[in-house]
Amino acid sequence: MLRLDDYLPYRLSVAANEVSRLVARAYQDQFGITIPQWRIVANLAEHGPLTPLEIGRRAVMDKVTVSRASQGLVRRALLERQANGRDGRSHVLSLSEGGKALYETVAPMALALERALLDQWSEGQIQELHDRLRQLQRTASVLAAGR
Amino acid sequence: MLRLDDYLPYRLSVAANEVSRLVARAYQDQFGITIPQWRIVANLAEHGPLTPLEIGRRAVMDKVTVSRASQGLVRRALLERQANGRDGRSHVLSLSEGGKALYETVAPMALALERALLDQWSEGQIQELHDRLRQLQRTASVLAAGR
DNA sequence: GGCTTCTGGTTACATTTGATACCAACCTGT
DNA sequence: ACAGGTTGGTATCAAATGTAACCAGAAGCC
Repeated sequence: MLRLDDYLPYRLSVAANEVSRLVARAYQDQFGITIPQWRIVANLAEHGPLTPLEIGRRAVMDKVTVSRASQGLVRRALLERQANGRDGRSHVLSLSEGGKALYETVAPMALALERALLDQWSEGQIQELHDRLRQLQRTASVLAAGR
Repeated sequence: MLRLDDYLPYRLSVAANEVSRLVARAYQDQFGITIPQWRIVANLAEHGPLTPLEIGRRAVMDKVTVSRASQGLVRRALLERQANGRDGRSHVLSLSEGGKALYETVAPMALALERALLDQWSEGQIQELHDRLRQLQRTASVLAAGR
């Protein structure tokens, strides 16, 4: 018998929606950036200059999303584009000074938000949730592929 | 230090996206219904006739979403609308014979999908994940409220 | 070298989604 | 009973998202 309340895809979707909504509003209201934009900035801050394709792979966004999000950032001079020597179609994105400053401002706030969400959770519980979510994601993508 | 890969809102969003995508395609391809529509059908099957407002409360959808989704279902004669005696603004939705039949077809498939996703998980793990997601959702909505 | 095929990235289009405005019916106080 | 405010539901508008078409450059093949 199916009970929607105990149906995992439903539970997952509702929880993720609520959390995303919270985070998105914080980024938007305080810094005027979207979640995809933030993901780009965070990836560049973590890993240095990357091509759009690499960013997409790392942050699980398709190339259209990356293209759109990066346009906004370039326009605001938070990102710089350099030609990609190896491949004339592509280019390399990196953080400008402003972009780095943005990252330095947003990151602590993002961490604080996460802490607020996970208040009173143990290290083990958090780790476990991460593992489960990762596993779920992998299983889903495998199932989606084989059809 | 922030690492996107270990950032919970990110993990959660990516996992939920992947799963939702999988489920939505299954519903869409095989039965031509969207997830909000399915949620309405499932709720009516579980709890009997309800008003749009009650459906929205139970399934965590805002009233606009419910309104739109139910229109499609009514058009396809999967749902029936009766006047609400108590309140002239409102109405009561219930499943037609066709709607019930749809539910009987979709429900097993939905459960099979869930089983495929949770293959090899223990009862306890599943239960725990549910609890954590519920908790996360509540915390997020509390945080969203107080701002 | 010239042809086809493939791939990174952008653009354009269609659909979904959310926020707001709106309408009608209800409720409250007087 | 009726004026002011609230609530259920729908319609409207703008923004976000996904899909498919598109374009250049790259790679493979003969």
